[in-house]
Amino acid sequence: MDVWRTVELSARLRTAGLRATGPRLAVLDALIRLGGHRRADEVHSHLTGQGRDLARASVYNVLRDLTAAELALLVDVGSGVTLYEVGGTFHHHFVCRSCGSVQDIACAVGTPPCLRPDADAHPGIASLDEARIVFRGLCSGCGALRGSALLP
Amino acid sequence: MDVWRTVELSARLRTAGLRATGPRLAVLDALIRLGGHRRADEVHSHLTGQGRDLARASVYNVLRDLTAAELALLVDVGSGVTLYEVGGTFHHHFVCRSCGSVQDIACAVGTPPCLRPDADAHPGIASLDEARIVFRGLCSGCGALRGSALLP
DNA sequence: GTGAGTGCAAACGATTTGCACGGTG
DNA sequence: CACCGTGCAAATCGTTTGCACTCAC
Repeated sequence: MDVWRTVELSARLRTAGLRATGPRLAVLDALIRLGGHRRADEVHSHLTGQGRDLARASVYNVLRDLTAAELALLVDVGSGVTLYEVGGTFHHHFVCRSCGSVQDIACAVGTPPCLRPDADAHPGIASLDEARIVFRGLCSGCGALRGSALLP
Repeated sequence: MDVWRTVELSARLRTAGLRATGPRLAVLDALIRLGGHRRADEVHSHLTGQGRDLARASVYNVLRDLTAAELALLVDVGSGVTLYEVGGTFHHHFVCRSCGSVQDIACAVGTPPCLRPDADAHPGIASLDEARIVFRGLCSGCGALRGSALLP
């Protein structure tokens, strides 16, 4: 990894209150390089594939720490696996019913008024700070296949 | 279980295209009686607690079948466990950040226009048929505790 | 009677944890 | 140099699967 990149990523880690260690730099770098939504072991095999030798458990632990420090974002679309992405702007997700691929969906900041539950109707809720939305449907790739009768 | 209830639940199963077997009746009955959002092993221990002796694997299989037949609804709020509830009206969910409890949130049918992603902005999406929303915040119980400084 | 459903145990994959060591601040 | 973070392996947890048997239809 580039020296300047190391410096920059180290700074990011320290700013977030985390020590800049080898595995953390490696995982953060991998997350950024890979882009999109990645599983823990995807990150792990990417790194081992690069010659970097680190324990799978460390990848899990590092990802947990990065998430807690808000340097990474945890994405759970209900597929049974936890995905991670580099923390950036807040957005929602689209999951293809057919192939399971995940796409980001831009969204307005905050919870749209038309969505915010009526407080009076839900006395069981004291405060509400987030709405995660997962859309489901067909991605363009699978839609095309289905259209051409290659899929049921 | 009441004879009439057995008859009624059996009918529900057959209407959905499923054979009315003992385990299926038991699980469906338990789901209805327990109410709310339940984990597979919660259903299992409820039944074994009642003297009903069935395999844990069967509960999982039955729940999968009930879900496929739309007699039950699968709820995944990103906690790592899969919850089930008796299928009724479509709704969203609220998860307490503190205690993890889940509440139903009534919602308008379909995807509100303010939420529907702009097709032009997302060429990767062919079609979209569902939006699952998970709200996060504090439930009234935990909110009260926090207010009284019993929690950080 | 026939095939769908079940029970059981064992496999499974993702994730976490305990403990001794090594590196960072 | 004190402690946080790591590596390793093993444990854990929820869930699925293979196979023989049984029961609903």
